[in-house]
Amino acid sequence: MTKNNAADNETDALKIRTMEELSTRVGISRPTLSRYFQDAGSVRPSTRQRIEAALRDIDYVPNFFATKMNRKSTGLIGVIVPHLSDLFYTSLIEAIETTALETDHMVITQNSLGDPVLEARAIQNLISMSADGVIMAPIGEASSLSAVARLKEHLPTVFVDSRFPNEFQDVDYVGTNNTQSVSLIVDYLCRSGESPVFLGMPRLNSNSLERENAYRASVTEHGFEAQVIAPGIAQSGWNFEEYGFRLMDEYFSRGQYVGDTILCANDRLAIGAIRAVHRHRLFKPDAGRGKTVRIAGHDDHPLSAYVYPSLTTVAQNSTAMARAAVEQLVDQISNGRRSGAGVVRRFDAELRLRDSA
Amino acid sequence: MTKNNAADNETDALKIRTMEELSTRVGISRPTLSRYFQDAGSVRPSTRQRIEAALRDIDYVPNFFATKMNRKSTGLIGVIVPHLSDLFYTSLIEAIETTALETDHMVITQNSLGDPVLEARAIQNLISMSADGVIMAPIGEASSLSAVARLKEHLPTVFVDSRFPNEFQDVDYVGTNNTQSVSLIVDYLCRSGESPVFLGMPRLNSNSLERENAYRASVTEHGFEAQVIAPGIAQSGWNFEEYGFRLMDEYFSRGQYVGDTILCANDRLAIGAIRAVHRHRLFKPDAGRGKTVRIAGHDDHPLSAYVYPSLTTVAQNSTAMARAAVEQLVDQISNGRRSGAGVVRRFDAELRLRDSA
DNA sequence: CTCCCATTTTTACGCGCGTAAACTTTGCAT
DNA sequence: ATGCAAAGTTTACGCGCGTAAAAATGGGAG
Repeated sequence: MTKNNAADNETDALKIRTMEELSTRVGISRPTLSRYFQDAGSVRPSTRQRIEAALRDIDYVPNFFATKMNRKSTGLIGVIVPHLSDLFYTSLIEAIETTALETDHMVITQNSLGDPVLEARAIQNLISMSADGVIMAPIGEASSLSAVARLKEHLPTVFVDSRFPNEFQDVDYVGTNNTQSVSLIVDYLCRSGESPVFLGMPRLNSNSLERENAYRASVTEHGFEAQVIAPGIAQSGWNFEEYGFRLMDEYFSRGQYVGDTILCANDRLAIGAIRAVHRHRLFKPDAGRGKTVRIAGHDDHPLSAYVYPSLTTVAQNSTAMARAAVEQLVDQISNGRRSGAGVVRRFDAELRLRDSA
Repeated sequence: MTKNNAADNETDALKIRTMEELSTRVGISRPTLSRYFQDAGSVRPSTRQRIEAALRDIDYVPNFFATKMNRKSTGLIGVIVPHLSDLFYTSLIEAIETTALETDHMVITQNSLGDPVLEARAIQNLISMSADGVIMAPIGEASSLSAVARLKEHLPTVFVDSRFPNEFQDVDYVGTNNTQSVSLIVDYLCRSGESPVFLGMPRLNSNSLERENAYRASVTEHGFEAQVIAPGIAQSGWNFEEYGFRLMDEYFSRGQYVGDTILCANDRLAIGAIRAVHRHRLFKPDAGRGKTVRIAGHDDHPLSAYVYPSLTTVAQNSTAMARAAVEQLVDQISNGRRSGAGVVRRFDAELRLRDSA
């Protein structure tokens, strides 16, 4: 097709485009071929060998659309994330893909780019593809409500990482146990030094408020006063590093805060905060307790171990979350939609003690 | 469908599932509806209004598979990447998605997870979907050859970021001008201090050797001797940070190298190398020329500006590369496949001077 | 009001394969 | 050999929509 077509013809003597052609070519009826392509083990071993022998020099693939057309299950799992340029989401996606591989599903990833309009379009696409189910990390804006409502009417849906605070309580949710994860790190910080100040993330999703509240509760329980820097500013975008740097730069400009401990709502904020720490020369690696600023994060971002100082944080179990999300989907698919409250599965985080606190 | 179905029925009086049903419901023939959904501007304004008015409370979406079935163009662009947990690839994907949005294409992203078997499956999927074209960042292993050969026989293909060194010279390629980018940073490093030692990346793709060769040529041209640490070890996986840390940790253990300059083949290696620098306490922020280790990278990874010290590097123009890749695809689609050598478009990189060198 | 062109409607077929039903062949135990 | 269940073949229909062709309708220019 590209160069001389004489060379091409030596192997693929005749171009097989449809299963019908394959049928006459191999000498096996189309229904049998159909069964073979859906489950190679469902045909007799001898005929399977005949088919596979022929397939070795035929170059035929069943048409994707035609195979999904007249079928109850498409074997497709949709995944919607707000961004790809965040290693937490990509970790989640890869874990979902790995899980889906085992259950023989294909995953269709849709990136909403933080835009509710594109999120709605992504939902539209997945509905029109009759996906078996959708795992969605919602942006969390109010303008998404109607689109998400349509989604859950049409397809089995599971929220992951984040959910809507008041709506869709009937939709399954898989996420981190923020109460546990935050109190875990607050406990550690309180015991090992000053009680932490909290750098909140923008109010982009449910984690923002949940973690902030968890901080308040935990630090109060330890007998300290909650102190929150930038309580979830609304419009701030997804550039967390820049956001964390900017706010902490201002913060440090207002005083010395030499012995402060800062707990960041996520690692990307912490990475930005660390940059501010260095700019104000507040990190003293060899100083004792109370002599250097301490930073802690949340999530265990893949690069947290490589920043300087390496980031003390709590690790979200994204593999378990991905697996659970797929499980909930499979459960909805096989057992049908339940009515009433959705299943909520929250996973505990683990402490990752490193050098920053 | 979830709760009481009395509430559901008030808006969607009758569930419209097919265009046929929509047709009788709205009172407009199916062929006209078909034209509307393919191009809303192709019907008379008055009928368009009638359709859209009806659509406001109907909740109908044309079936994805049926619409792609009997059509010359599917409007699908496939993207295959070796990994999602690398912000360079995700930047590229998001740029491609943004570009595709303008040309009204939908992008199907396939992650090969660094596995040639999965890469072959991804190719299979895209062929079976009759994608209009495929943008592929190949893993680069020999076992991929036959699958890629099939791909380029079936669909317009463009390699991006990396290509095969000896095969598929007839396939379009969009990448960074490694000769320019590397000599740019080598020039700077030579002029501002010691000539750089080179930390090569594993031989996972064509960039590995290209950048190493570019380093050798450039540093020799400056009258220095090329010195390469770990010349592209073959089997090493994609965990570049760990790889960079491990090798530089060993390297620094063998001596002091106080005034050394290390140029890393990419930023992720550099981030690992910086960790090794800190472990050996070789970074002295206030030391003068020749008194502290200097590190430089390549790519301008999104986090390069946030590590400490912030990473001096050269920025790949991933936006331009994404746009060019789509352009080449569109060109192949509309003008047909050309024979002979593929179009090669390489983009220059820009220096990003920061604190690490 | 008439004529004409642009839209729309009717009618019909096809895309490639899933799948059901009835029949025929195969393989293996008795 | 005989019998029977498993597997394969024939036949036929349907999925939801693209699309072509011919006929019917509409609206604006004259």
